[in-house]
Amino acid sequence: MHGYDKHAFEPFAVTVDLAVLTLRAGALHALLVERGQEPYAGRWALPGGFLLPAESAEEAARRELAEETGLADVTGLHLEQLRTYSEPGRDPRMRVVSVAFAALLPDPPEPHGGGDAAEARWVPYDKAQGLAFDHDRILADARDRVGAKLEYTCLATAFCPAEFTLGELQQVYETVWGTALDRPNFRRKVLATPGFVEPVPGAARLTGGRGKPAAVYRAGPATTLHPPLLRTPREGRPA
Amino acid sequence: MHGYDKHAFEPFAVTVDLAVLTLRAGALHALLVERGQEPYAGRWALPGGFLLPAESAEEAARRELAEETGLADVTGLHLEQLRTYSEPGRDPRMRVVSVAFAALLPDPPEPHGGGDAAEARWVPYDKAQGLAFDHDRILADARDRVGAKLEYTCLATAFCPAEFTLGELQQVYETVWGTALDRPNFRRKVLATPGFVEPVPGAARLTGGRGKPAAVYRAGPATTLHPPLLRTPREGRPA
DNA sequence: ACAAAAGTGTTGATCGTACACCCATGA
DNA sequence: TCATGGGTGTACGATCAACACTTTTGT
Repeated sequence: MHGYDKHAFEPFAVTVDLAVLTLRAGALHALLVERGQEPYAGRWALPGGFLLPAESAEEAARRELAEETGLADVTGLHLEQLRTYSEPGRDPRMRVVSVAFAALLPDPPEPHGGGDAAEARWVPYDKAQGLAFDHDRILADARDRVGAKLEYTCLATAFCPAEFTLGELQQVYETVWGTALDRPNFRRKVLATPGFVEPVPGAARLTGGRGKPAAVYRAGPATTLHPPLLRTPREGRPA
Repeated sequence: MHGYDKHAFEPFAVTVDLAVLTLRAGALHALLVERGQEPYAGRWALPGGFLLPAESAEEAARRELAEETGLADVTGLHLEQLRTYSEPGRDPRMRVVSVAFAALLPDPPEPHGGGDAAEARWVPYDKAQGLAFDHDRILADARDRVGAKLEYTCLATAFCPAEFTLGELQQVYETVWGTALDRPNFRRKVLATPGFVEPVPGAARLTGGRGKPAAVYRAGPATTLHPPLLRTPREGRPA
């Protein structure tokens, strides 16, 4: 128990894996990289990499995120630790313990395939299967977690740009959950939650080319939703 | 990213830390061990230890749990991964990445201080402060997580023995949340959730020495609570 | 004028809370 | 028979889902 005999423990490699999620064209997408080396050469995988000696897993995740997306400033982005995957056989070559994160982006830039990755690309969530290692499972866990957290936290704004309309916010819910929501009721629930969104005075934006311009909102200071916005089994077309 | 140059990564020690929680005499308790070596010799800490070469973090956690509690069978106990703590300075001697778990026990046995720990003891949650390393924070995170999961999962039964009364189940909520609940309404909510609890036919038990014998229930197959059992700010004596 | 998208109003059903009340047991 | 804890009934208020309706823009 925390003894310090240098030989009492096995050295492990520690990595971070990132499930980078965003919404493009009304569908959930994940950022994938094509592996250049064995094992799994040519297969798609989640971006990630080794921890550097002086950084925490959170810092490593943010560094990798910046490298993979090419974003200059990733400080504001939502980064959430999912869980740690440590099964002995998860990497065929050596013992690797991986701390997995979910990252949520608005309005994604084209990834610039830098770093060691052969190529990086946004892939629709439904087509992101057959990934290397246990990344299928990590990605599924990320989606489950994000879907659940939409219910009782203000996480949805992390998928939106700094200023957004309530219609755009509703599309986040509809896309991630795959259900349709009633617009009047959604609006009331969101506005009834103090600190979820704040109006941007005087601003208005046309969303679909036609129709009444929508009021513009910013994310508010609240982090939790009371009462929660529950997923109801009302089937509907997913946006 | 997942390159295999053996020198491209820094070796880390990987440990598990356990926040073992239980209810004794109407109060939340945590299992703590007294450290025998530097650093933090003589201080109290969460039980834990290094991963063995061939086991996952979950397996290591269950092994440590069995060692510390002296329980013969820990297979049925609820073990939940909290998060991973990886800040570079969290251990003064070396780089240690620790996967933290919360474990929930019913009816705790006296710990038998085995293993490397000088002594192991159940400590009331409110008095468990000044722990070694960042264990104060891990323990607080464990309590927060458990309290939150009581709202929307069937986790409460993990604090109860195999057969329990609804009054005992209600005490779990009241103790962890520190609020009083309305008994008739609690009963209805629990019974209205399919699969939360199942009646044990014909069984009844006296709880307080006096009063009507209570019907006995078992944990059901359900894992999530729909609708959730929300914490209301109705102040009341904490059981 | 029409379509499309935002926003408001209203109503009936459901749910939750608070509380009164009855039941079974030990002292 | 009283205290104690288990269990049932009920009524009022809050909340929510559903849908009708108005407003503002582009074509």
